[in-house]
Amino acid sequence: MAKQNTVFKDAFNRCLTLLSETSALPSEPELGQALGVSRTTVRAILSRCEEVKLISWDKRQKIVLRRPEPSDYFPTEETDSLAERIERSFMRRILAGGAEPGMQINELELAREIGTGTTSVREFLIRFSRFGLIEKRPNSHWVLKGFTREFALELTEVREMFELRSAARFVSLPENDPAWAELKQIEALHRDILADIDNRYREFSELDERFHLLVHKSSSNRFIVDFYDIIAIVFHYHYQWNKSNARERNARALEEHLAYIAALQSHDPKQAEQACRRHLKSARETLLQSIP
Amino acid sequence: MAKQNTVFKDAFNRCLTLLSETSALPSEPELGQALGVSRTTVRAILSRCEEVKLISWDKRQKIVLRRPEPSDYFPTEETDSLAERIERSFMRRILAGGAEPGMQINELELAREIGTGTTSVREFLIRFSRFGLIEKRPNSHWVLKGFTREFALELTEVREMFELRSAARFVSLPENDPAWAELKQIEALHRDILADIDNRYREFSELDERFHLLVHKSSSNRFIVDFYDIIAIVFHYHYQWNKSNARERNARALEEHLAYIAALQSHDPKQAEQACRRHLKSARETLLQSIP
DNA sequence: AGTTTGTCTTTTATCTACAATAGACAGATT
DNA sequence: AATCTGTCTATTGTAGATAAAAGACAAACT
Repeated sequence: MAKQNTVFKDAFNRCLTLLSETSALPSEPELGQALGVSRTTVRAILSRCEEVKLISWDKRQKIVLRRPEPSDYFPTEETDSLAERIERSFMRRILAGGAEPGMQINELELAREIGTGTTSVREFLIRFSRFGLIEKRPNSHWVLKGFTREFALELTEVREMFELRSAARFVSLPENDPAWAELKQIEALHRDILADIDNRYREFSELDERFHLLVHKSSSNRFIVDFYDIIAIVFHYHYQWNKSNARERNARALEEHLAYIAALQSHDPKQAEQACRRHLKSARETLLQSIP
Repeated sequence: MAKQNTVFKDAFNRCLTLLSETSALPSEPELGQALGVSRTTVRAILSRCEEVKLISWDKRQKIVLRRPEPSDYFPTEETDSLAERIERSFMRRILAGGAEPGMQINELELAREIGTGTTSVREFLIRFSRFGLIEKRPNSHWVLKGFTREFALELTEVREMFELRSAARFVSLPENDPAWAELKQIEALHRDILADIDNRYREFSELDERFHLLVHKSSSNRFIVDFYDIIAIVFHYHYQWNKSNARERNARALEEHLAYIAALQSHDPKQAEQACRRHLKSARETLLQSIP
């Protein structure tokens, strides 16, 4: 196989969803826009839709013949891009599995285990190396530096610098900046989740990322914004395999966020800094607690 | 060709230098250690040395037969790794050539131009993307973000945060930390160069990198240290193709460094911060001046 | 006049293959 | 006993090939 057709499969599935809500499909460019793919892929999707008698297709006429059934969809395993699959396998190994710092990482072995070619694994490792968890010995293997206490401390040190700077920028954003509206929305979501915390505490993770990313973005600095990727991926995977006390932990963080949000909305740099520091401090403690 | 044998050629050249100073070569493992390559490569080198009658080789006996001549060396173009060649070509295009922000970057075209396969170019671009100068559109081309004024401002903003933090750490390093000795050496080199500035001002660039890296390293934070790569590469290439006023610029920076070094040696955080700020400010101004 | 479609070309993502390099192990040597 | 060499195996770095996806352009349509 040269290239996985996951883009096609994923877009096809999303097209089925669109298709279940109308009686006719729009033009090819419009559909491409809606699905985020090129016309080439749109046409492949339409061909397939025609083949399985979901639509009749003649030039501009794309009439829906029947509602899509579950069996029409491609299974989700087939719609994930290779890069996503590699990332998940790899993160599971190093965060969940007992991967010791100093361990060697073998491209070939990883590739075999995941069932892909070495090229993709290699490219993933190169991309991943910027997260500071692995390091390359040229002409030889990669070395796992491990998700250690030092790693967490170094990560949070930079995070704190960046977020304090971003928060300071945030309070001085002009009143009409879209960030304020987004902040309002995020605030409302916080209240919603807190009101039904027992059932919805799992939604925190995603909201957390959205909130902090918004703050970081107000720095208008690509290095600060890019760095947030590292934080996000670490927290994402780390908590995914580390669910002890999730409910309480999240409830507490939500409260802190609300205080932090209020401080930002006050436009007072001093207050913002204080609230930011308080939250970052407890976030760091929580992270460190969960590392042996 | 599957793999360039640049490691071999480069190590061979370095071996010739060793060889010109002794009458017999040490054991294979020792030689490997000295040249930083595996025994496999050492044996390839020895084989070749024997072939061109530089040495006689029988098991442990490796007797030098004659001094190496210039013609024994591999030409330097052949000893650079592919990655280095790609980096140089690419940086020339985007920093020296009139590359407009927003321009598309084509893997295939780049590969053809440099004369390599696409894989290597691709991997280079992935590695390079962490410098924030290019960005990938998935399933499509890369986009050049350009070496613009904003880029320089964002870069220096983070640099200043990191270096101030590192300088603050530096002054509190224990007296026996090797950094102090290294700092002394660097200071001496500054004085040497300043004493003969007209002839030696070109040496500043390398010394600058060495000095700032030393400061950043005292942060003991991998993210801060890694970030210095970006600064180093930008300054390295930028000044390489931008030599106006190099002499004066470097002389001024050397003076500032000396003040900065003295401040670090005073162990006084306040003084260090001041000197650091002063130098970073003028470094930023110099960088910005040279961007249209 | 502006879209839309049909067709064609180019580029990317990924696999496979192979030489260069690293690395392991047992027997030889000091 | 420790180190070195000969030999063999495994892994990395790079090229080349190919299907998937993007994108260009002119003719067809509203």
